Amino acid sequence: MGRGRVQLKRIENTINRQVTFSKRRAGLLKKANEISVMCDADVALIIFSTKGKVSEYSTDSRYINICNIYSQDCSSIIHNK
Amino acid sequence: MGRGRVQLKRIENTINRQVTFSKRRAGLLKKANEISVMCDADVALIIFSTKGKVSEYSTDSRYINICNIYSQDCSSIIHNK
DNA sequence: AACTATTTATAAGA
DNA sequence: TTCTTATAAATAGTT
Repeated sequence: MGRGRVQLKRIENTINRQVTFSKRRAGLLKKANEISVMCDADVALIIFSTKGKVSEYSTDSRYINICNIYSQDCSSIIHNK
Repeated sequence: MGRGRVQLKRIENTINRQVTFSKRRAGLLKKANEISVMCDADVALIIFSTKGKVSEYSTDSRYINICNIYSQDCSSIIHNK
């Protein structure tokens, strides 16, 4: 997608990495919503940036509490890295 | 993407819905892996089909236990629907 | 942040 | 259901 093939490796340039992260995060959240609506599926998606900022998507409001617990656990994992 | 525009609504035909689910689940898991590798992000993705079958993706093996707990909680939510 | 050339995902068909 | 193909959608590089 785009003006070059995707290389499945870490983007070393910080600016490029952050820009790509923003674009792809939006794409991932969109597709998570699409599959849940179109295919009647339940989806939970949690994305942490390198700095630990969270993006969440969930199809069911009852998942949100679990998501929050999950996020806290994951944050502590990230902080211990 | 493909030979028609995407309609953001439930696909009523069961066969078509299952086929689309399989294709899009694969796409979502691929993109979750890409953003995690390329952007050095932590990602957790849990997808339930209508029948409750789980697909998981996670960037960190330490998330797996949490993922399993999460899945059990979500399964019980689904069963109570 | 917008734009566009191109790649990638995928809807429909075989 | 697996493979193919036309086309929509995502996005990498650019401005």
